[in-house]
Amino acid sequence: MGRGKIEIKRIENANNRVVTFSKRRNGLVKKAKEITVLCDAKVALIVFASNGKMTDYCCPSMDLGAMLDQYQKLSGKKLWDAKHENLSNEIDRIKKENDNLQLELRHLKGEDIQSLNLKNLMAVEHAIEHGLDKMEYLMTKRRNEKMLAEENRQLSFQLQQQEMAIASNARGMMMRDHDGQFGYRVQPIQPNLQEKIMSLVID
Amino acid sequence: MGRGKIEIKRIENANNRVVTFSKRRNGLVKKAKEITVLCDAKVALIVFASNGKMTDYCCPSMDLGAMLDQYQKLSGKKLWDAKHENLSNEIDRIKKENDNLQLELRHLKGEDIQSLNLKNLMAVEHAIEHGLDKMEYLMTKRRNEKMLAEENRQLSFQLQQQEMAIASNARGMMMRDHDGQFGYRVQPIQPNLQEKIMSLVID
DNA sequence: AACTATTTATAAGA
DNA sequence: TTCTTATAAATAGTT
Repeated sequence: MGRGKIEIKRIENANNRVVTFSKRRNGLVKKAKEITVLCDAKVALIVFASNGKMTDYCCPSMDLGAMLDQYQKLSGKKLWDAKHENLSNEIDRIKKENDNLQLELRHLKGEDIQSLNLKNLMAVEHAIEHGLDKMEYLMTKRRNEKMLAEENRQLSFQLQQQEMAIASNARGMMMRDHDGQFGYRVQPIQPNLQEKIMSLVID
Repeated sequence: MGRGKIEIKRIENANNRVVTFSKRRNGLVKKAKEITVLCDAKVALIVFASNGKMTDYCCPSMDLGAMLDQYQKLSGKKLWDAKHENLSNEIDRIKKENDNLQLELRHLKGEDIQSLNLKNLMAVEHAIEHGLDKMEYLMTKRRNEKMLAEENRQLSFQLQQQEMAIASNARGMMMRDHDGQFGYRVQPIQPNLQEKIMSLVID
């Protein structure tokens, strides 16, 4: 349909190709619209020019998403179902993991344990007892740290008191012993308490 | 283009409509193929007849999935991305829940408890102790059930022995007392043992 | 982007 | 559906 007949093969002249594309693309969209109206048809059309520019048409009675859903149903081909399936599988996997965690948690809390056999029951009990030990240990350690801190505070206070006493002594006499050391020395209060506590603080 | 000019509006005659659909659909696909070849274009075309039957064409150089990916990029419209997003959100939600469960589990097992404050630490400890109680209770109960079953077995055995003794007695004498009862009665062995155990079995 | 000679598509009829 | 054919519509090459 034109001044001359053409073969249906790639148009080598780039300019002609672009012009022809433009004309035929318009024709194609027009015909798509016409069949939609004339025949109650549903049509979806996507066209990319070789330069990447896109044109699309979709009948007004159905959106492209719905068209493609239908396409997948009727053709059996998968467009996004494959991706969907992956995500769905992932969800199932995590949910299952979740259920297992929930159950384990319930077991540790002593719930739903009727179904456990002796071996599993003892394993859970062992886990619980071990947890309890660790917990007691931590709490004891924290108590001791608190005591240590308090002890520290007291020692610091006493040290300060002694230093003040020395200072006031020195102001009065400025006396030194033969090797230049102060005559007074600071002695720890309850010198073996820290030692006893420290054995608990190692972790 | 035909014997007469037609208006572009729905063809009321159903037969004509179907025939015209068939002709024009072929024409549309043909033109889609032609523009593909002539102009290096990429074309995807889906047509549904009013009876639901589907026809599709996709250029050989790109599959429909790729065409639609490109469509989404260039148009900004979402076809399946919305559905994907929902699923992804669901996954994130469950993963977070999972993490919480994992952490709670670790806490009950006495792991990662450094970060807990005293209040939480005590709550976890309480949960553990409660779980331990339930567990001990269940194990005791099962032990008792086992004992009961054993006791039962013994009682049944003894009962059988007595019945056999009675039977052999009766065979020898066929003696009855004045109100028609057998002279021998079955007495339970250790009659108060079951009572003692049963108090543990109620749950 | 128009024009127009020609090809192509197709409406109506069989 | 398919074939036929008169006619409408599309478009290739030109301006």
